[in-house]
Amino acid sequence: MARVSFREQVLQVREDAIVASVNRLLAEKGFDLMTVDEVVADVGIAKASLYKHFSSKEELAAAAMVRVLDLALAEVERLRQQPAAPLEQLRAVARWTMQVQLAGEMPSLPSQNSTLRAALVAHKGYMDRLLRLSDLLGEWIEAGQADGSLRAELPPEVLLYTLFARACDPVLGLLKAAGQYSDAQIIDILLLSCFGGLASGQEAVAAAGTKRVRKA
Amino acid sequence: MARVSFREQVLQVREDAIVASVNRLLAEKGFDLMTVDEVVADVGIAKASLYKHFSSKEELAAAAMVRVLDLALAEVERLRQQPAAPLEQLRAVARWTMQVQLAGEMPSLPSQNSTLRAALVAHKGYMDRLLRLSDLLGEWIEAGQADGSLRAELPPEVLLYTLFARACDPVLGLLKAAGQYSDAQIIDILLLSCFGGLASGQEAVAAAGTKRVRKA
DNA sequence: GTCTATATAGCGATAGAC
DNA sequence: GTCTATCGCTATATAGAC
Repeated sequence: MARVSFREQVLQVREDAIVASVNRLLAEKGFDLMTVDEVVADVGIAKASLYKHFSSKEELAAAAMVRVLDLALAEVERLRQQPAAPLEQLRAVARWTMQVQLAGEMPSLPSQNSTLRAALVAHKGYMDRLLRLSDLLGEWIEAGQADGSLRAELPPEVLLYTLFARACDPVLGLLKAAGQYSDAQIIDILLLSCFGGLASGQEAVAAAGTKRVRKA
Repeated sequence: MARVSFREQVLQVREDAIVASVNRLLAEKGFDLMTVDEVVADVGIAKASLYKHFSSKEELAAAAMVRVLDLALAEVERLRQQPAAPLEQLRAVARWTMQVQLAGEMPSLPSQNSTLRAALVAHKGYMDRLLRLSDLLGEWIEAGQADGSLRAELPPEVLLYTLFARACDPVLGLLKAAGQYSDAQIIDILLLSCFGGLASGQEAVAAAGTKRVRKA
């Protein structure tokens, strides 16, 4: 490992503080409502200093996403150490994302902001991690569909997209705001509705049978 | 019914055009990225004219939400005419919301924007319709849980919140963008994953049995 | 009520001294 | 690299003539 000077360490610590603030503000207010002034006020530095580290607001968001993707990848790697059924692994990942969300540390980016999207797809560090995470989850998804524990009628990408979407599902925030459930209860509820569906067992299967393609 | 002058009709038509534009722009870009300048450019009027009809950007969003809530209420009333099982009624409502979403006419408001939220809860027309719709859906939810077609383990509010959330689920946009599924296929896929869950039948029931409350 | 023109404010980003 | 001070732009909202 290359030796890093004390000065570089200080800079690294400052960057970590910036990204941590951005992460929290993204989780709290979202990208569009988060202002760079808030970030620098939270970190306690001048705006110009921040722009020496990150060249744009989009770069800030990308850094926060890289951070959370690294955490997710670490969690997935940890789960891979302990053998379990694919469905259980995916459920554990979903549980982890909900815990992060409950902790107020899940940055949620608007899918509609095109300039942000462009910056993200152009960001190599972000895309690498996103694709790697998708690959790892994809293995479990395929295995789960092969062993019959996951619905084979659903395209694998749908399962993947749904897991990502549930990582920032607004239903969690509504339940949290309602205030009548513990964090553990919220997670159990959301895991059940996500993997088990809203309908009860027999009805759900019947629903799959009555599936019908109609012209839109 | 009170007689309305020709002049009032013209104004009403103009307001309808404004709300229709707002509705489409909200569905396309979201509240934060939608600008009033875009709205007036789309309608073809001056900005000051728009502000004679609506006193703020939040009022515009509220008007669009009132419009779509009226459409939803009309759809629910229509469904109530033709008797069907509660689960099927809710599935039909969810299908309808997805069709609106696919048509690019589902305004999605950010749950994080506090000033917008404050304006909405203070908006009587919006709140009345929202509560009425919640009540109507709540009847079906309770009936479905009573007859065993909907999961009784899930609190009724969770079912309600989930239906609202799926009305603007980003997964639909991702599938649409992927371009390899027809609109009808997308709807069938999302209905199955929403009501049936990601796991296949037996596994989902087993998951409910292994539910456990842990400290967060 | 509708228009043109403008007020006002907040934002992302930068200049330049140190 | 960090700071203060500011630019340049865009946004919401309004004034005032017609």
